[in-house]
Amino acid sequence: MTDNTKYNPQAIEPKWQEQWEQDKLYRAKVDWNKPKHYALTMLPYPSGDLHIGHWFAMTPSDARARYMRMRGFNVLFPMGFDAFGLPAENAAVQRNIHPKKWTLANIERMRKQMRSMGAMFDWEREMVSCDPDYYKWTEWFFKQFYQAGLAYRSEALVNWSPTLQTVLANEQVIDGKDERTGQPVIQKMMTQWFFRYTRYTDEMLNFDNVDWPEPIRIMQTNWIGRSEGARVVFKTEQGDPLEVYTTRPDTLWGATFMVLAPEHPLVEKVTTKEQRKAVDAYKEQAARQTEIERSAEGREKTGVFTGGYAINPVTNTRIPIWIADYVMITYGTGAIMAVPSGDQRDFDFARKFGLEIIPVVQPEGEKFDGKTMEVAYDGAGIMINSGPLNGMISNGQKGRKNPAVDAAITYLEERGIGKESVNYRLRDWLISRQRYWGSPIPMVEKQDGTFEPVPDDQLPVLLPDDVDFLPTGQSPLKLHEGFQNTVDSEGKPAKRETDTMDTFMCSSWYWYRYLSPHFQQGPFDPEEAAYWLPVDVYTGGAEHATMHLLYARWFAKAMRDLGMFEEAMDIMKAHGRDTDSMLWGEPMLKLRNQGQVLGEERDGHFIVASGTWQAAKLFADKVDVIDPANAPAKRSKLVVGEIIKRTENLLTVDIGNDETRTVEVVPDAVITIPGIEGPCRADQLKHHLEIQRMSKSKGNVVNPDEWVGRYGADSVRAYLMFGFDWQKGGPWDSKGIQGVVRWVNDVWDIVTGYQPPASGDAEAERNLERRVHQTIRRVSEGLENFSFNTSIAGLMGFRNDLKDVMKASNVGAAAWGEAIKTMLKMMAPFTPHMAEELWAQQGHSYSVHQQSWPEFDADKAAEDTVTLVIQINGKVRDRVSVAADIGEEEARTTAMERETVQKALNGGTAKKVIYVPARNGQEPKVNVVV
RNA sequence: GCCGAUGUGGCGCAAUUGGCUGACGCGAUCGACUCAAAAUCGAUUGGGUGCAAACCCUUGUGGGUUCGAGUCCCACCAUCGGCACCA
Repeated sequence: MTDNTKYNPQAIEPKWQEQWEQDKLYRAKVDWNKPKHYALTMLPYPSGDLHIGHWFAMTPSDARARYMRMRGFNVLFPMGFDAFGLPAENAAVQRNIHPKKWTLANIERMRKQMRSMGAMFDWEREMVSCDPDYYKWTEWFFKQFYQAGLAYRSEALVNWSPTLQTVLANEQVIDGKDERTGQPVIQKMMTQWFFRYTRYTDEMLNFDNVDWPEPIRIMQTNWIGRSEGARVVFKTEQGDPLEVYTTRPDTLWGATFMVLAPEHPLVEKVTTKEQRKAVDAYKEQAARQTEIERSAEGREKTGVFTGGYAINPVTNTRIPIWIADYVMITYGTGAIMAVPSGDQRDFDFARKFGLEIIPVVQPEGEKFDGKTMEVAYDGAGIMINSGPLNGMISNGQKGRKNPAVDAAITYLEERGIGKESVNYRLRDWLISRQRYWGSPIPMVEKQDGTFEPVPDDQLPVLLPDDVDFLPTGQSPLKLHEGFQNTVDSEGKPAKRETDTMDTFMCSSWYWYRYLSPHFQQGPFDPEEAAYWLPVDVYTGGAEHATMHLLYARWFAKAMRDLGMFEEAMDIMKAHGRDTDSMLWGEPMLKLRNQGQVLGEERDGHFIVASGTWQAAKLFADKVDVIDPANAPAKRSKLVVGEIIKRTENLLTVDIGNDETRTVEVVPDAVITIPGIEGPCRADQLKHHLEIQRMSKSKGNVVNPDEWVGRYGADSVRAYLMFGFDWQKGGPWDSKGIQGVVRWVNDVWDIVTGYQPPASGDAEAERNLERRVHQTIRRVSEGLENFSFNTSIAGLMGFRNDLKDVMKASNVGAAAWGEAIKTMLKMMAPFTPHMAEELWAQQGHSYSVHQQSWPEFDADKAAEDTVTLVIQINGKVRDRVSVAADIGEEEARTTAMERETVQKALNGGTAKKVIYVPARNGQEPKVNVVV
């Protein structure tokens, strides 16, 4: 027989989940009479199993959404799946499962797991990005952008495996080799589809209308990387114009050579016969490196002279043209003028290859000489060796604010050899992927090589299911005749585009689809959009700072400019709502990022192994796991220490003093592990786990289902919110969860197992009321600020107060009941099932989640007395309890009269007495400076 | 390499605008209950000196600003996230 009076989450949680679903408690419907709140949390990729990281991201977001709902908002909190992507294709190649089957099975599984969270997701709004109903509109967006001139075709570098004849993702390339086969990978130019991401650079630099974390804004700002300077046209000796971008046109007179990216189109033409071989070899070598490797500033400069020359347009001198991998084809014009005296990279390059260095900016009091300079100088100074600019000030500032830059630009523009220019680090968005499992690009290539979009009534272009996966990873669409062969608008044979879209494209508009996932006339229903948009708060990982979150903003701006929100805005206006937030083109008004839950640290088994030695390796036929305290003193021929790594039967053992030994456990070895009966297997030996990201291969993955099974979803939710700084994350601690388990059980026992007296002591009741309101303040503030841990700490503190009250038994039933009622409402966002169960048991009307949030009353929270903190020279030396409404004069007098202060003054007078008034619940302070 | 963040007891963390460092927990130690263990309950718990009162030290390191610094400034160290085809 089970004890019905004990907290039993396994019975309560499924019961309420079912009830809520039946009652459509979380169905979010448009209601113009209520203020709306669109709470969005990043949708998961269906990798297979719901991870503790998903819980960490989603359940606190859910708690906050629930809080907003109790605050009176009509809350939309949807969920879906970002279902296209590489892992599904890898599964197909490696395990012969169709990506669709694999993905849909994973989604099914994760949906079930997600229900156990007890989150208020409105499942009727679910979207799945690999569903044709969804990607029809992803394709439609592509087409809209194409027709508006926001999509175009151009060349870009890709990771190309010559052996596999396929394109690889960055994550598939390790140290310039394919991670699967170890075959070399090169950088190759291919024609691909792009979005004019750079169209909105300046607008995306503006964050005036959003509440986003400062670090994210800084990262996006740097990612966009606006710089002011000039474009200058040099000429090669053959007469070809060679344009460069520079932020320092004032230093043009010091440009003693040029450097082109190895991929630059003019390289071919300027290279002389003598240099051809060296140039080709260098190009090949550069193609083997990624951009990150190439841009590492500290590394030795490499490069090759092309044999060609250009003319410096201001000095008319002949300067050599080199190629070097520190110049990127993707930035600026892919060519630079090198001013070694002013740029450290150019300086290093010049020194290495014996190129001329001409100082052009010289700080006052210095005398630079190109032959003796030791480092480049990029600070402020006076112009020298610069013809018309000589004697001018270069003040170190960017753009026209710098007089020398200003004069240089004017000079260039007057002569038509250059012009002022703003450059961005941001590149256009390459959306083509040479993969199968993605949204098709709805374009066909006509016989003449031009492209035209697929007509709307033929959307979506469906991904064919009958495809073959080659072990090379080549896109099956390339081999699928039936998919490729089609006709153009004139009925002539044409070829379908076989590239698919970047999955970031799918995730750049999903929150619009949630509004009306089954809407047929467009990507979203304007009626729904008018009410719910924009997203009020978006939660997710900070790792999306520069990509997803920037794409999302681009989409919103492009959609606005293509008039996609016009209808919704008309409806908004009709309801008297301001449309400014739509005109900003900002998809999410508030953004907050959570950190990551890392794996738990675990000690490895401490072992004594014996056997035979062979080439510094012990082949052990006996391994005993022991307590380190009992380690044998004599260790010759033995290996004694903690297992830090185990691969199959191969152990790496830490024997102390930073030394390790390798032990191979022979097949029939005798292994004993305390607590495990009989002979053990080598794979039962545990190795040390460090705190690091969870991954299957490291064996440190925390499975939420297991913990839900043990303690219930409410405890797992509460622990994730209590045990971490949400914005920071941290290692999982399987012991730490005990704290919330005890709390939840305590609350259960307090609410169900105590009979208060009919009437109580007035002062005790006043004290309880005070604590109730102090708790309301703490819990509310925590939820507002995403400091879930302090909210729960407040509730735990309140639990402690209630236990004290129970012991004293001096609070009457009415006051007690009121306190319990308020507490249950406050617990509802964190432990929704238990709060609902206890709410029902207390006889209150269903549902606790439809109650309004308790109102905070500052008067009721106020203390009668406070501690006056007395400092001497800033150090706390004394405390005294005083009335809470103590004034400044009285506080000063009280402090000065204290013995501690008198002693410190030692008959003298204080130099200064500083009074710090009480504010925001802090104590007043007096600091006496002796 | 570049961009961004973080660093406080044995551990997770808290500290609102520059104003009592360590709330709330985990763990640990001692005690109660128990034949015993678990659970639960009570007490202690940053380090040091001291019988005690009390005093000194302590927020990654080194400087600085201030009556007062975990918080602001400068330099450095360590760790984590991102770097455009992972999502």
